[in-house]
Amino acid sequence: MGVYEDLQRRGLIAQTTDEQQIRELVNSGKAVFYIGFDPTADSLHVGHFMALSLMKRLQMAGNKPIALLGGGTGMIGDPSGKTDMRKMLTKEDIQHNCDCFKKQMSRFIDFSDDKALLVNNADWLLDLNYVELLREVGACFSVNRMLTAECYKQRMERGLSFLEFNYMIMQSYDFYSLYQRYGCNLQFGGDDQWSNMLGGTELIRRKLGKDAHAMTINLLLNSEGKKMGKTEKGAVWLDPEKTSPYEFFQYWRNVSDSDVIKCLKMLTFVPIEEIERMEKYEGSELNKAKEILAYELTKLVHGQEEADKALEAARAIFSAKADTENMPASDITAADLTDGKIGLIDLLFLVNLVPSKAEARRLIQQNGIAVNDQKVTDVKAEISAGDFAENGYIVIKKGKKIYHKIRYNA
RNA sequence: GGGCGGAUUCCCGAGUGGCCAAAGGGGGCAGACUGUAAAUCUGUUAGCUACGCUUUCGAAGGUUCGAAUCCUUCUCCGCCCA
Repeated sequence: MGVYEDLQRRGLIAQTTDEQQIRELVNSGKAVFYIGFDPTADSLHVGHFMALSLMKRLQMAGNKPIALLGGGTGMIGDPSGKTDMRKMLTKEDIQHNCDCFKKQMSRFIDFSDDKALLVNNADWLLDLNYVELLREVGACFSVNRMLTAECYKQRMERGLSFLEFNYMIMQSYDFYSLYQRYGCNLQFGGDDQWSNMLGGTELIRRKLGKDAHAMTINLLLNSEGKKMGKTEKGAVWLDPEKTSPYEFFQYWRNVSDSDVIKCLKMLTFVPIEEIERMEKYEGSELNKAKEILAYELTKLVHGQEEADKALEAARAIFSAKADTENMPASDITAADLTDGKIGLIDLLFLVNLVPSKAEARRLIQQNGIAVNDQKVTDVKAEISAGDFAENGYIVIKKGKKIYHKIRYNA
């Protein structure tokens, strides 16, 4: 079985320009392919992860990946899939974000010995001359055709600025440039990128008379049709500073039944045969699959050690006695206490378990807070230095799933 | 450039002088039920030194005892005409 078939079985492939040729290309390891990353934040998130794992899969099959950082296109902002115009980022922000991306990517992709490239389209886009570009590239695009592209259709109602309208042209120009510079013959991207990607293959055909291909991967949507990897707090980040390994683990541990198998297939490197066996799991058995999913992904992103810790912590917490060893924790000192004690509401707020004291009050009133396994229903409850005496810490449980250890340093 | 319409809390969307921290829905959170799932039901959803106080209806001013609601200017957006 070649990589292409593996990708297919994992349900990753959405659309292709020419299935036969792409299959041959990637299966024989002859593809030089690129995936673009828009540097809109200072860390990659779960949405990027699928692209990273795709790169890795293809690299393992002998193909050469090019990770393209959108330092130039980031200045424009892709309108695809957005209903509103994006915030414009400054040059400095974008540069900073690119640097962060670079660091994170090298964990997944082997960039040594030219086995993969990391390039930034700022290198060729920012110096373009407007009139030259219009003559050279603009002539190859039909506005009529562009307007019929799906990604612009939605925006026709809400409004679309000329700036964003040009995104497709910039992305097409990227592909064209990469083809010339590195012989890049294949572009991958999310399914929402399809029209932008076709623009590139067309440009290459018109300008160079050569064939290049494009293939989109299915977006990782949950059973409700929303993009996965978002929580109320925002994206699930790959940066441990922004999303701790434990939180990361829990995110996957908690996916709904209907999404586990899909996630295993699309994101992990667990052999497809094994996953197909799990597909038969029913009812609570699926819980096992969730644990595998969470563990595998945490291992990929944060390493074995962190994955083990997260797994242990989670198991302990949800089975019987809380394992305080790997539990998220904060420290307080005597200075945080007044007369040797602190109101529970203030404490919850102090360690950032709640965004406001009103929220803390509500939780307590609604039976959502337990201290050392004891439900607390009194909003005036206080924690005193003595409460820490036994272990040097207390464990606060918020809702059903969130545990937090608070250590006390006198 | 001209004409018209719009901007409300996390989102959608009511509200056209006091009864408005602002209906309803969605989402979120908590409780019950469970398998750390889904569905369902219930409660809750601006903040605070909390029987009271403060900030919030695009921004800044003004009218009024009192403004999300009325007036002025400004910003942004949509539609139509050029």
